[in-house]
Amino acid sequence: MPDGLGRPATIKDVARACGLAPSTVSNALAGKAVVRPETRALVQRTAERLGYRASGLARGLRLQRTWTVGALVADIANPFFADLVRGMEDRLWAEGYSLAICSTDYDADKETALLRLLLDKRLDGLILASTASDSDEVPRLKRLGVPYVLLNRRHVSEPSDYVGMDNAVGTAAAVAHLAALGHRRIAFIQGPPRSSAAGERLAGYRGEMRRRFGGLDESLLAPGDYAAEQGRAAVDRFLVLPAPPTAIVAANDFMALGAMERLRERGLAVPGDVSVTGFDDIFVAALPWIGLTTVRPHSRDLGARAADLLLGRIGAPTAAEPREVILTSELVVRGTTGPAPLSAPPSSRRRATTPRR
Amino acid sequence: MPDGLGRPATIKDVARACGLAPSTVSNALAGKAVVRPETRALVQRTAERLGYRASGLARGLRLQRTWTVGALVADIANPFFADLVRGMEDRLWAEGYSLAICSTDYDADKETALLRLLLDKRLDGLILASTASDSDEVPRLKRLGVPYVLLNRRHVSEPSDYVGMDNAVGTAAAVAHLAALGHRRIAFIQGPPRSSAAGERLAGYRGEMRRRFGGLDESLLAPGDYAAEQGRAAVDRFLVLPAPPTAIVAANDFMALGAMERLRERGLAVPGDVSVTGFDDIFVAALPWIGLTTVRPHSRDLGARAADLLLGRIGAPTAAEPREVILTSELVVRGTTGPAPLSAPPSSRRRATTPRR
DNA sequence: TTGTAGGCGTTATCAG
DNA sequence: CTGATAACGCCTACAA
Repeated sequence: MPDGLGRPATIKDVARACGLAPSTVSNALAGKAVVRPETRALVQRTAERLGYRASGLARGLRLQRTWTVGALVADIANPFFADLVRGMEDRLWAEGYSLAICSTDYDADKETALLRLLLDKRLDGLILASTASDSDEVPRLKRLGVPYVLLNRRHVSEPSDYVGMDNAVGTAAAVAHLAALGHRRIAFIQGPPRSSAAGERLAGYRGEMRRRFGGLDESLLAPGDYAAEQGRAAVDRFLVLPAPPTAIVAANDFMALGAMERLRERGLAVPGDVSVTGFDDIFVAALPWIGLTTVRPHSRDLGARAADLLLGRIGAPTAAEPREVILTSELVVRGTTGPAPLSAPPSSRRRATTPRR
Repeated sequence: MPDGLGRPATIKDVARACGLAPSTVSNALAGKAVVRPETRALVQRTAERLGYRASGLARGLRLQRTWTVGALVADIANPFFADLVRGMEDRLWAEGYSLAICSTDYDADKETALLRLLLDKRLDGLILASTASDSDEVPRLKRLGVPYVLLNRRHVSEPSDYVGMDNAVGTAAAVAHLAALGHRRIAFIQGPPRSSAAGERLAGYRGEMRRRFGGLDESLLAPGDYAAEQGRAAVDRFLVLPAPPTAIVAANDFMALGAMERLRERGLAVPGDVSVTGFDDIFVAALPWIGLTTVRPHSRDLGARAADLLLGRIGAPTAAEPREVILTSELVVRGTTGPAPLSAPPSSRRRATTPRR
């Protein structure tokens, strides 16, 4: 197994050691039927002995493939994105691909720069899980003919392969659940405005509020950017209203946690005084001390499906029509939601479910 | 702008459009002083117009560099590793490198296979944050001359670039803190036996116990693998002892959380009946409902320093001696530790600290 | 069944 | 200052 040379063995080294031509070695190692079995065996032994492994670089240049795909996420340190990535990774690894990841920090300029970096590398495809819904990069990729899949981010104008979830159904379910508990003043903490998923979550909330109550008090809408701090700020905002909400639906779990923290600091009980729901079901939500009622999106599956679509697109670059995969979510009811304080006195009722880990 | 051809523009396309030779284009774009300023300007304009970007593949083959490094972590969905990766990523991105990540799931075979995949790609270097301390892969990499850095995993025999933390100091501090609170029967939940970091954490615990109490009851040692489930199991194990521990030091936060869950299920109060400490300070630990006393390792810094070392090694492959960087940790005291129940009655005392997010 | 030649897209070297 | 040539390591027609 040692090399003996100061560099990785090349196909020429193997050829020389075997007394054969490089092309024969190539054919033998590729399992082509043309080479005689004994020759193949010799080649394989020799390659093994020299520790020969074909250079992905050279092969990539020749074949115009890298067997690497790139993933752009907002922040790999956010468990939701980490789960997405984990899903992609498993699927890609099974197909012999590796995965280059980049965190954009929701920064469009950084995203553009990262995209350029990745494109220069001539990756086989890209999964975009952080792109703004109106980004110019998406049409550009399309024009360049680079295979890509949008993950949980829909583009306003460019029809694309897309994997997402029923965001609107998720928030609607949260609202319905709260309404069934007697809540009427249900507030919403939004996600980043340029994210299509955040838009859908808002739309689900709006739709269900309209259906149930015939309308919506716009003061119950707080801006947010998925960071916990915005959840805290939203609470401060809500509590100065003439009629504060009795329930808060947050567009993601982090903001829900932030809101809960702030409510607690302000001396309000959850769910006694205010019910709270989140979105994403990051593992924290399931911890018994938290028990956050939230919408579970099956993040790993989302990542895996995105990888699936991308692999398909790499196989048939321009051919097929854009495909869409929408996974269903489910409302996981835990302990942060309870009866509305006006229709029923604050209770300490808890519907604990089995923790996920 | 657009390409017009069905493929990325090549240096030849630019050369042709300019009426120059490819080598001149190359020199012009590389900013070499030999080309006349007007020529350079023409080339730059044309390259821009054609949307030319040098192929990393071809350049990599020629230069024998890929400007990509690989990172092997146990599980990117684990916040500790995600933080490490985030630290690497930021540092590498600043230097124009991209990062390929792989989760090994603590599986040696998978790790070997992933390593092979990455080596075939001829990456510029590797950061190993999941490798067992006795893995054969490390000497192999050394022999191959592939730049690599071990992160939080020391190898038993192969001197290597290494970035780690004072694991032993961390657990020792936890024990000291508990001892100061009057605890004497302090149990320990171990990490995976083949991880050097886990070994150091155990050693720190052992050392401090010996120093303080002159010895150690081996029944206070539970096996673990960093998964929450092992924390639960450890509690079951401890509670059947004739003299159960009044405090538990876990080798990571997940196991600490698992232990806390189980204690709670068994009707024991934390810290009233049993104090618990963790290790890693994942963001969950800082949530006010949890308030886990734990050791903070500055994960992102660890990742960043590993990237630093690797970049240095890539610059001077064999030259320099192996370097070591050890970052200090700090004990973050929160609400899961309190006075020992025998020396003082269980109290509801809480030392809440400011939440990190 | 095996060998030869050419080219994937770059850049370094050296000649003009 | 610019251009021709070779080479990085591999695969694939096609020739022998």
